[in-house]
Order: sequence, then structure tokens, then C-alpha cells
Amino acid sequence: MTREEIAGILEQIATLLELKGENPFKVRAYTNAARAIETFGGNVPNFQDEEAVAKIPGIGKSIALKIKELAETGSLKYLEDLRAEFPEAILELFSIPGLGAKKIKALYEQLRVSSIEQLRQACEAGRVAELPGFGETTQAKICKAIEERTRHSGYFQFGQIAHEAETLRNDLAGQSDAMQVEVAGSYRRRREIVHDVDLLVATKNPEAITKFFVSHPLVESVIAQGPTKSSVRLRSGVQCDLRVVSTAEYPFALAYFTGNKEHNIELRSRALKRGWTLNEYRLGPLPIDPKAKKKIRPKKIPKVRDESDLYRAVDLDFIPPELRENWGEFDAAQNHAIPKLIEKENLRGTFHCHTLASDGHNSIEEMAEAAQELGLEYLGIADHSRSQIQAHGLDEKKLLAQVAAIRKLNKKFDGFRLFAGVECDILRDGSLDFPDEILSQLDFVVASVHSALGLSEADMTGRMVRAMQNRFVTMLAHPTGRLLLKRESYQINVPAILDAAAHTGTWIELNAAPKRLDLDWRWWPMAKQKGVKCVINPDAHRAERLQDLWFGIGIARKGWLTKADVVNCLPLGKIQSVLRAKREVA
DNA sequence: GCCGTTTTCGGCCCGACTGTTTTCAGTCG
Repeated sequence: MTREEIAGILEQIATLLELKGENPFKVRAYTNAARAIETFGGNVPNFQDEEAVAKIPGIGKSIALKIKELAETGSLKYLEDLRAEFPEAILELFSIPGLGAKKIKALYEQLRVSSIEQLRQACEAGRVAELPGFGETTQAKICKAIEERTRHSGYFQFGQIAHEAETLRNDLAGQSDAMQVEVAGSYRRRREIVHDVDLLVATKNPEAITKFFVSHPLVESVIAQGPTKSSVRLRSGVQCDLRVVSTAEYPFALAYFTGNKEHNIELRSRALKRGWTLNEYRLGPLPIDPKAKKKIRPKKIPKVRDESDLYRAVDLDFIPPELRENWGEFDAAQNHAIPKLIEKENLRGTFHCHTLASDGHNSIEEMAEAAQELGLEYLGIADHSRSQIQAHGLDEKKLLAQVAAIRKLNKKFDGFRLFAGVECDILRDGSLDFPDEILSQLDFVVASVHSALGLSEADMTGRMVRAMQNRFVTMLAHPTGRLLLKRESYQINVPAILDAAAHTGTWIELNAAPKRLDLDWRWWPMAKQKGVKCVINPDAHRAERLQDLWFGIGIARKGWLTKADVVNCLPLGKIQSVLRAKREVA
């Protein structure tokens, strides 16, 4: 049983307990335990070892025993009993915004409503509005939510909403009343999946800012609107919240709304230890507790003008937003060990782009021009290989013709260079789609899996390892093959892939296309520790998609990477010798 | 149900907004 599955079951227990009207703190204990299992950064213990599991903060003896039962038997009596108390479909009611445990309980007990379909019927019959605590407005809102349920599934790839988020930020920043503007939340942390956009504005005129926001052309409907907080639905379907604060409150609000939750809890607890209380508005003195046996003498509260001041106040170096996942950043910040993370400007070139020759939409010349406009010094062309029939994969003749064309083009450039490569399919058995005598004529080879995606973990891992053992393979592309919100990763053993990459000197791609962002940020600290080099590639099929590199930078930062860890931060003069390194060892 | 540099009992984040109320409960983040 995976950690995600266990977390999901704990979450379900929490929901059912809430529905039963159990002690809310018990409910929270299960929710916290689910989060703890999901986000635990250390080595995942054997879930059958209840003593080790109970050492994870947020998990005690009782929940550890339940996890043990799950791991051993695949089921849990406690959960079965809870489930038996309610109809199966009742949990789906929690997906309706505005409905929580109390309201669902009332609907079930008084109207016997236990599914979305039954709820729709009850609303249409007008019976929901008659319940105490409900009314006409609530009933109408529920009806609307049911109608729009499929469209607002609630989760978006970062790249799907980035344009709207940036537009709103820029338009708000253009308001003379806006002193400071930032997109906070998971967007600022550069999560690959976000489910809302949190905007924060510092202003002396909250009314004007709020009015501008709710009437912005990107806004489709207004969900809530108050003096300091408003929520809207944007055209893409994503929910967008605006918070309006004063300039003095801004750094506290920015940290608070950037999160994540666990990071905030740790930050707040560090404030508490110093005799202060931290919230989204200020760092203040802890209220005097007459019951406390020993008085804490609070330290003098330092002045906080920006987030750096706030971290300094609790004796920490500044923690970049991307690292705020309570994933080791506090230890690092306390020991002055936060790395200088890679920045967009550090990238000097990139590999893995497609052209009209296979399934791209621009010529080599157009791709080269776009790369130069982005300030890059080199660009690697890697069209699909012959097995990719549907993507018009190149055969040997076409590939060698493209190489010749690239060599010819290079004579025209000044301070820029194209590298000739291929995105070569890794066949089912781990052999490559072209023989070495062809690969040896290229500047680089991107190896990737596009077929037989259902292999067992051992077979898929072995297949990739074998491909990396070929000395002409420069890098392994989109290693897990996931498509965010669409397709799970292949079955692979990532640590084994990383070991092979380190051993063979193969680079691992951080595919910057927003639907991939693969390899995932959670693996990069391990990759770095094993000595694996990262290459950030856009996998661009159009010239303008070279800009996806920006998404890749965000994920590299989340993975704690510096410019020294990413090979395409090397200047043109150095990258050429590095490109030759692997093929000359043999 | 979890937790403890004051604690093994008694806390557990809390503020904003909405809708249904007539002072507040429920939901959300």
C-alpha cells in the first residue's frame, strides 16, 4: 500500500468522523496524520513497523496501529465500520462548495439525501430551502454548483493559469492605489498543480482595488466580496481570491498566504518560542496568560518591513517561496545552508526542441531565432526518431540531411550555435531506434520512452538503464512519462534510474512543458546528492513554447537546484566539451 | 487522537465572508 493510498484512507476516516459529529480535534488528528504521511520528507518507514510510523510527527500510537493493519491486510476494520454507517455516495456531496459536514448531515438526516443526484432532486422540489439553516439562496447556489461541477473540477496545471495570474498581477500593479502586488499561494511556490490563485495587494484604498478586481475582464463571476477579501471565478474556471491589506501588514500577509500550511505552522511556532504571536497581519506580543506557571519574558519584537525581516526575526535566513514546503528548509535556513537557487538568467542554452521535420510547427531557422531572442547562446534540435510514425519520426536519411543543414546554418551565426541531435526512442528491450554509427554523427542524443508504457517496474527500469549505458546517449528525457492531471508515471524505480545516470554520466531532463514538469521536483535533491546533472529542456514544438523554460526554472528551484547543478547553465564555450565527455569514455 | 524546553492533562489557528438569523453557525482557506 503506497503512502498516497494510506493518506487517502486517513482523510476518508476524518470525513466520516466529521459526518458523525465526532470531537473536531479527533477529526483534525486524522486530517493531520494524512498530511503527515503525504508530506513526510524522511525515509518512508516500513508501514508495518508501528513504532517507526508513530515517530512521524502528527502520528501517534493509535493511528500507527491502524496503518499497520492497512499495510498488513490491505483493509481496516475501523474504516469498514464507519463506512457501514453511511450510504456509499454521501462522500461525493463534499465536492459541492458551501456544503460541509454539518449541512450534509442535516440533508441526510432530515431529507435522506445521500448522493448528488438526490440532492439535485431535493433542490428542484424546493425541499432544501425549507430546512432550518438553509434558505432559497443556499438552495439556488447548490443547484448552480451541481450544474457547473464538471467544468470546475478545481485542479489546473501551473501553465494553464499562469497567463491569467500574471495579467491580473500586472493590471493590479498598474493601479495607482496599489502599493505592492503579488500572486501568493501555491502559485508563488511554483507547484506543478494549483487549484486557486491568491492575489495580495497592499493599499490605502481597499475599496477601489476590490472594485477594480471584481470588474476585471478576466472575471467570469463573483463568488464573494467583502472589505478585505473577495473571491471570483476566472474565465479558465479557476477560482481567484484577492486579499487587501495595509503596507505594514503586507509582509506578514505575503508570508501567510504563500504557505504552505506546514511551513506556516513551523514559522508560527518559532515565533511562539520567542514569546510572540504571528498571524497574517503582524508579529505581536503573546497575550499574557494568567494560568501560566512561569512567565515567558518576550524578546523585543523587531521591525518587519519585508519577508526577509520576518525570517530574520525568528533567526532564519530568507527562505525562497519555492522551498516553503516544510521539506528541510528550516534546518537549512537556520544553518545558513539555503543554496543560491538557479535563476532564469542563468540559462545559457537548451536542448530537446522539435521542428517541422517531425511534429513541430516551426523551421530550424525560426526556432534558432526565437532562442536568440530569449538570449540563449545555443539550441539543440532533437526531432523524433523513425519509430515515431505518428509524429513523423525521421529516418536515417532525413536525420543526416538535417544534420548537414544545421552544420551549414551554423556558419551564419555569430555567438550562437545550433547542436544537431535526435529524440531517439528507447525500444521495448532498451535498445535504441538508431544504430551507434548514426548516433555518433550527432552532437547529442536525447533518449526517451514513447511506447510499451505498461511494462512492469523491473522491465521499464531495466529498459531505461540499458539505454543510458549507450555511450552516445547524452540525456534521458521526461523520465517518468507522467502527464499532469491526465496520466500517471510509468512504473519505474527512480532511485535506480538516478544511480544509473550517475554511473554512466547521463544527464536527467527536467522537461519544462507545463503538462510534464518531469522529473518531479521531489526527486531532485536525491539526484543532486547522487551527483546527477540536470538539463532543463522545453520540449518545444513551437517557437513560442521555448518560453516554457520559465516553468522548468520554477521546478528546478523547488528541487533545490543551483546553476552548478544544471548543465545548460554552462556557456557555449564549455558545453561543447561537456557534450563530448560521455561518448569519449568507453 | 496527538502532543509536551511550562505540561502526561488540557489544550488543539483563527479570521473573513455568507446566509440565515436577530447575534451566530457553517464553510473556507
